[in-house]
Amino acid sequence: MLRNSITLKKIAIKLNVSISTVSKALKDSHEISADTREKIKAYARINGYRPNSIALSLKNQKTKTIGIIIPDIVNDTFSKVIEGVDQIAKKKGYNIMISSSNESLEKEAYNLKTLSDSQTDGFILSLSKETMLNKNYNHINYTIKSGIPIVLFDRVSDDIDCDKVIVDDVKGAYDATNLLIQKGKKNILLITTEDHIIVGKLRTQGYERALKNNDIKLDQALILKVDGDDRSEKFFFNLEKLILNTFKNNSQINGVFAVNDEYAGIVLRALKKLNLSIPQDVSVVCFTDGVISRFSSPSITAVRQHGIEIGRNSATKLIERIENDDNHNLPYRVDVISTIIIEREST
Amino acid sequence: MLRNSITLKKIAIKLNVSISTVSKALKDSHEISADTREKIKAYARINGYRPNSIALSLKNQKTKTIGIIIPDIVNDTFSKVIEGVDQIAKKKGYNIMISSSNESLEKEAYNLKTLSDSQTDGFILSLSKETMLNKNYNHINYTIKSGIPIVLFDRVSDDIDCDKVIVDDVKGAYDATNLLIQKGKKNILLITTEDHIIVGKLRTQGYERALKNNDIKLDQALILKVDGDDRSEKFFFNLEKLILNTFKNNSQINGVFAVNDEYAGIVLRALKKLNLSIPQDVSVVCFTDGVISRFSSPSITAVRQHGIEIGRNSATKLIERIENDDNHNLPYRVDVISTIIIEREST
DNA sequence: TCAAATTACTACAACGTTATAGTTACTTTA
DNA sequence: TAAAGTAACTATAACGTTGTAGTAATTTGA
Repeated sequence: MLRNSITLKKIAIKLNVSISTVSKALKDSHEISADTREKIKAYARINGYRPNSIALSLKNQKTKTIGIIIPDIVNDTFSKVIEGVDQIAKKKGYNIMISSSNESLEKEAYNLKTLSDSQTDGFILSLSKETMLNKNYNHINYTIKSGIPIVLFDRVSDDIDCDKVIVDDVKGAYDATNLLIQKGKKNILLITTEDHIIVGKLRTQGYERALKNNDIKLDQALILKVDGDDRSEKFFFNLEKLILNTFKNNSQINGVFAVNDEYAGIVLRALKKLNLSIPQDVSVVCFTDGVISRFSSPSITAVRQHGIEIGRNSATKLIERIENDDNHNLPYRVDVISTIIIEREST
Repeated sequence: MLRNSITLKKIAIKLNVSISTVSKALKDSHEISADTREKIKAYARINGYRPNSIALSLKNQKTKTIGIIIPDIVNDTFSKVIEGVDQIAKKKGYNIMISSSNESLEKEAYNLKTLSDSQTDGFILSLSKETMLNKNYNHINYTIKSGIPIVLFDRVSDDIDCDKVIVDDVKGAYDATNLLIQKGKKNILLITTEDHIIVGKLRTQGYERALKNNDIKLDQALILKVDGDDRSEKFFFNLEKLILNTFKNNSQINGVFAVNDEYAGIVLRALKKLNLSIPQDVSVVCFTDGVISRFSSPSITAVRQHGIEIGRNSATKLIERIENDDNHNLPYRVDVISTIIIEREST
């Protein structure tokens, strides 16, 4: 906070006019004579007057700030969403406040509460795993009901009535699986999370649907459901062993679809140990087009979610609702950001 | 903003007391009788009264908000710093505002200006490439002089007088290069950026120092200086070709030190094409312990910068200065966060 | 020539909060 | 029994802004 910042009052005293006069002059009001106007504007310019936005927020009951609450900050996909929100926010004169829920329901609710205390005009939020697991959406529904708009993205819920921006996980997974099948790989290993992680569940559905549409029998032995919450070194070490074993017991596998790029990275490691060549022996596709997909060897064909677009779309929607005076009459919209497959060396 | 939010005034009217009474009762002032106090507190509790933080900010001339301005949001290292800042900020009751400078001087200055308009009590900032290139720090020095504390991290400058949190890039690079030498790899290819990117320059110095200390002659042919600003697909494709060529012309190379994990990822790709095995034929080490280092095959030995610690340290320093009434008398401190080497399969 | 209109300002309230300075009414104290 | 003290409140100003309403002084019009 500028200690020696200049205010309307200080200008008024200095120039021997009233505060109102200064305020109006700076707004080019015709109520103020050209002479006075110029004098005031010149003084303000020279002294670097900038309106105090806290005072404006209090007066206007608008903070021009939007809050983002995400489960994890250190995450490529979420970072891209923030980037997208930042782009739109900047353009529309909004600032963004960030807070991480750390996949915890309690922290998510706490952040929502504290940031709601007149600090933000609205929220962009992706549900924490714990929130989804407990299906406890009271904090969110309460916030919406009290008049603060929320846009949910990616991890959403049908039990919350609000604007949403989602990725068509089923279709993305379907396309990815289908690509493998088109390349002649019909024995496809799926590496996914347990069902309580909704995106894992949906991507599994896409996989299953692709097999069905191509008359390929579903083989439960080729579906590895792992603990989606664990991202420790040990977990990935065990995952590698699990993959190795699966390949040993199912030598017919010639394709792998992983629901995220971390799992795909581990797959590559396992395949290397098995001396299987990619994509000749086994083709690999994954969801999430992040740095792992781009920089691994071979680079991995991936389903790109357009995180930046998700962020831009969410921000646009939110700001529209914030600035629409009777936003309660605006029907809630759900936008599906379509995915595309970025083909790389692994297929 | 809560439309129907409850204020002291509303409580006062409802309970037929003055606003002052309500304010004092909620603060457990002994000036208010136990009876009235309880009545007011009960009413406030039931109606979910929460003080309006904008009004408090205006009154106290403190926003309890810190601004983070970073060159790039979608970046593992910066994300970790944000995470660290978030941890400390939450603990001390601060919120964080985020803005990306996109490596642009103009945007950096703009963000600093708008967020300074009474929205933030202080800043945590890492210089954009353009800012460093132009050596234009007016916006930053101006902000500091006007009383808003700034903590610089990672990309800092001697021309700015403020608290700083840095990584010992020279030592990290020295250690990394030294590790290769200890493993018997004395012909080490360095992949670095041009000198105007300070961290690239410092890491190059560490490489050179390690060679010198081990009486290894510096071979300019083994130093690739690439355009650190370019991160396009095409650039990395060309980088791969450049690396391939360098290996063809310098068959003695048996170690590689890359100043970031992206370059290291490309190195792995090139080595694979050359049919060189890692770490037997060539060992690889890089700066930046991100997802690429962890998930590539083989996993890459990396210099970990402790981004979270950088964030925690910066936030602690900043908040200390914000809350210290005469922070001008506090001498500026520079903390060096030491790096460690995470050994993996590539060495 | 005097009411009406216009010009160029100022005063005030409000946004929500808190600290300081009153103001009652009642209770001590000498 | 009157001065002093205390308990339990209320009023006011201030943080920085803006919009509405008000007020002089001057100019216009018939």
